[in-house]
Formats: sequence, C-alpha cells, structure tokens
Amino acid sequence: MAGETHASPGLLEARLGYLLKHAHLRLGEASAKALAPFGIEGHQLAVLVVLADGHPLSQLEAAGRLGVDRTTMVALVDTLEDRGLVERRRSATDRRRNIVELTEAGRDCLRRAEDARRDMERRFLAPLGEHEAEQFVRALQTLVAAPENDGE
Amino acid sequence: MAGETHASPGLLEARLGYLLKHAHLRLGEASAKALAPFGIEGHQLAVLVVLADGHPLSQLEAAGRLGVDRTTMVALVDTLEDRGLVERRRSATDRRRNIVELTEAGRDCLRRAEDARRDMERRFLAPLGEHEAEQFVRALQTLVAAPENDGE
DNA sequence: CGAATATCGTCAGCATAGCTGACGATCTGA
DNA sequence: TCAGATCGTCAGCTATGCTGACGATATTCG
Repeated sequence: MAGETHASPGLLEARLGYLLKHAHLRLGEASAKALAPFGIEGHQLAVLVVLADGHPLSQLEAAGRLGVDRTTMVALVDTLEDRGLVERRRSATDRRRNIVELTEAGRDCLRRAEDARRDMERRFLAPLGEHEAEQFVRALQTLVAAPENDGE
Repeated sequence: MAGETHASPGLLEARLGYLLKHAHLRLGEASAKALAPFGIEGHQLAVLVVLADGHPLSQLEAAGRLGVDRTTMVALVDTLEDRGLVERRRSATDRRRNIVELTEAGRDCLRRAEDARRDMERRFLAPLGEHEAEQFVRALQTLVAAPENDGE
C-alpha cells in the first residue's frame, strides 16, 4: 500500500465500508505471509478445503461451493495441479466433467496449511480477547447469512 | 455475481477471509443501491466527507486521509468535478497544489448521501440487534487499529 | 436411431481497479 | 541561481474476474 499516512481523524473509521475493506486487506496480508511457506494462496487453500470434504467434486461443483466462476476455477486448479496437490480425472459416468481429487501431497499440504491459517486467524483476532473474538465471528456469520443483505 | 449456488455446507463460513470478503461484497451492493439516486459511489462519498471536514485540502492530503494513491485521486476528483460537486483551485501559497473544495451542490449532496448511507448501514447491521451491532463495529475498529495487524 | 438442445471445461478477449514511472510546473534551500 | 524535492497528470502495466465462443459430451424426444 502506498500513501498510507493515516492522518485520519476518525472520520473514516466510523464507516463500515472502510472498516470491512481494511480488515479484509490486513487479513489478506497476514494470510499471504502465513501461507507463503506452502507455496499457495488463501484462495487455493479454500479449494483444497472443499475438495477434501466428502466425495470427489467436479470443477463446477467446487466452483459453486466457493462462489467463484467456473472460468476462474480453471486457473485455480491449474496452479494446484502444477504444484502436484490435486489431479484432474475425467468422470467415468459423465465424461464432460473433470473430477478433481487431492493427491497425497495435497492432503498433507492441506493439513499443515490449515494449521497455519488457524494460527494466523487466532493472532489476527487476538486484540479482541477470546470472548469478543467469538462474538465477532458469529456476528459476521449472521450478517453474511442474513437474507436482508442478500443483494435482492 | 455468477455461479452463486451457495450449496456450501458451512465449511467456508468458518473462514475469516471468506466472511470478511462476502460481508464487504454485500455491503458494497447495498451501498451502491443506496447511493445510486445521488449519482455517486461510496468511494466518492468518502472523498466528500474528508473534504467537508475542517479546512480545505489538497488532492494529496485528501488522498492520504483516504489511504489511496494520489494517481487514483485524480480520477475521483475528475468525476466529482464533472458532477459539479467539487471545484479545483490552484493554491495561492503553493501553486503546485490543487485545493479541492466542495461546492454548494456538493455540500447538499454530501448531507443527503450521508443520511442515505447511515440508513443503509443501520439496515445492514439490523440482523445483529442494536447492542451486538455496536460491539461489532467496535471490534472492527480495534482490529483495523491494532498494530499487530499492521502489515509489518 | 437421430437431431435438437443443454452442460462442462477451456480459452481468448474485455472490463475494472489500482499501481508504477515519467513528465512539466513549481517550490525550497544552499 | 541552481540542484533537488513535491504535486498533479497521464500513459501504460498488472491483477482479477467476467463474457462469449468453442469442442466434446449428455440428454431429451420424436
């Protein structure tokens, strides 16, 4: 970030948009730092997470769970495949689908990266204290799940 | 947003990154909708806010307060000037500076748009209840202000 | 069976946002 | 006066994610 002089007199800190944006930004930085040793980014770790959950998924199904476009998923899986963390395999029952599965290396990376991410989040929330941190996460979940905020 | 099927089984809702990103997204949508009648966006409203606070600012000073690059500020001020909400004026004491000032229309727009934004934020936070909403905002302020999260 | 229609993965190209680097005009300090 | 810094501007780059089109495959229905 560039001109970050932060002479702000509290005018902007009262704005929800500013707060959410900067909280997200800072978490992103912390996340990148925590995940760097594993050679993946937060987005890609999320892919590993949904792939590890239950039965194998096609690219489209995985994209749906992540809320990303299927065209975006292509590059995501490309990267993970290059790193040897997942494998594409044509579905036997519907040969249009690419089933994406974790490799052994992928499962290992997932385990360790998830540990690192959890630590990172804990550190990030530490200034709140344990109880408030929990409430904060629950509040976020409520807001994101709220139909009122569901973009019509 | 495209493939938004949201079949997510709660796996991602536990991730801070996912939550912050989507909270920010949804607030952005609500904000765009609330501000549409005024012909400005959240970013530009924020510019009006810092300009209205105290003595006139140069573009660079305003950029600093917003935490954006000075090159980004150019387009922001361009738009506001086109709308007749602000005026550029060469500083008499330092002719390198563009002093940016609100016009009468700008002050009026600011007042009404800020009202709309406050209403929008109130509605956005409504699912939390009043007390929790307050705590939530305070928690966000704490996290953003925390030096631990200050990107080294 | 066979033709029309839909789905999935892929890719090229577009849009947006914000940044870097360079430039002219201007200010500052020696 | 002159070297170096500062401000606003612009062109161009990068990153991100989308749209639209395509080939391969599935499905539906006559």
